[in-house]
Amino acid sequence: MHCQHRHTHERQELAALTSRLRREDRKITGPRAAILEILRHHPHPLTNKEIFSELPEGECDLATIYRAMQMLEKLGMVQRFDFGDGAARFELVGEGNNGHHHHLICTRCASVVEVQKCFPEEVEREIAKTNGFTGVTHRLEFFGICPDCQK
Amino acid sequence: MHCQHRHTHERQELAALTSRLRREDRKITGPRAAILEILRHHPHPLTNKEIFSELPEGECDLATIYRAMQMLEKLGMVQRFDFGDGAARFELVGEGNNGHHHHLICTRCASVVEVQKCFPEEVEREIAKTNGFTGVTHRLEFFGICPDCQK
DNA sequence: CGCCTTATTGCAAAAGGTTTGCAATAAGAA
DNA sequence: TTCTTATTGCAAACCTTTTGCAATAAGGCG
Repeated sequence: MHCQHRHTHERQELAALTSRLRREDRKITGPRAAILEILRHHPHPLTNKEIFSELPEGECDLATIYRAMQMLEKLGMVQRFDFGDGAARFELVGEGNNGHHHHLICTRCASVVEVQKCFPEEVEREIAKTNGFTGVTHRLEFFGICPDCQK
Repeated sequence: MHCQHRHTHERQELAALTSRLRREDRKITGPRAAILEILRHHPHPLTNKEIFSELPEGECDLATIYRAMQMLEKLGMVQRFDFGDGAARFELVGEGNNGHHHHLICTRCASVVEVQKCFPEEVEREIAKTNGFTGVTHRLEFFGICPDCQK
């Protein structure tokens, strides 16, 4: 059930996030709340450094962000992405969602579009079976030149 | 000892590689020949450090390998892969081949199987078109537990 | 064959991104 | 409020990769 105004909606989401932490016996600290706030307001995967620079001056140490993201990833609250530029990126994952999806990234300006298409399940199953692997997933990202950069 | 047939075959391949370098006005140096030898004998993507440790003691500096791989990649003689563990991997590419393919990697023991299946072209084209991107490619790797590690 | 030019190398330092040890701090429980 | 213990900040360490620079050696030319 969604509420009418945006503010309330956001509040609920943060509450949902913190309660999820509490459920896992994690403390709700200033830095963690601030990080979750940033993530909630950003629809795209963010690097730790990007999160850091969004944070108010001195709000939290970079190392703390690294530790927080590791924990959030372990709890499944955040999904890690790798755009191949050497920096991990993270996106908040809704509860009961595994966060699996892909992106289309501009190789000129680094803009990012979310992609809903996925690798065909039956082909993946076939690959797993052929090679005797179990628990097979994949990492998939698309790269190209965005409309703006074509001009 | 290897049979003569195979030996000849290997020699030819190395000659093909060096002639390709020569064609591009690159010098055939000791380190480069040694690196190509290593790559030729390894069917799987290797990290620079792995190449380095395959090399006879003092044969070549790590920095030289990094520079060589950059050059070989630019010439299209080598294909870069990213298994998400923070180290780039490289595989030799046959001439007239773009080297595009994927892998299935065991998350326990890191063993690697080459995968010939690829993301469906028409879906990729659709993704490109929908978002107005041009020159779209993808990076795709599969992860799971290999037969040995299931035991 | 030996010289010359210039690409290439080795070495050491630097540049990212990420992790970690440790003492100080602060959340949450009692 | 006090107590316990997870969490933080800070600085140092780690890893992969890049880079500056002087020394070296490939390949072209005479």
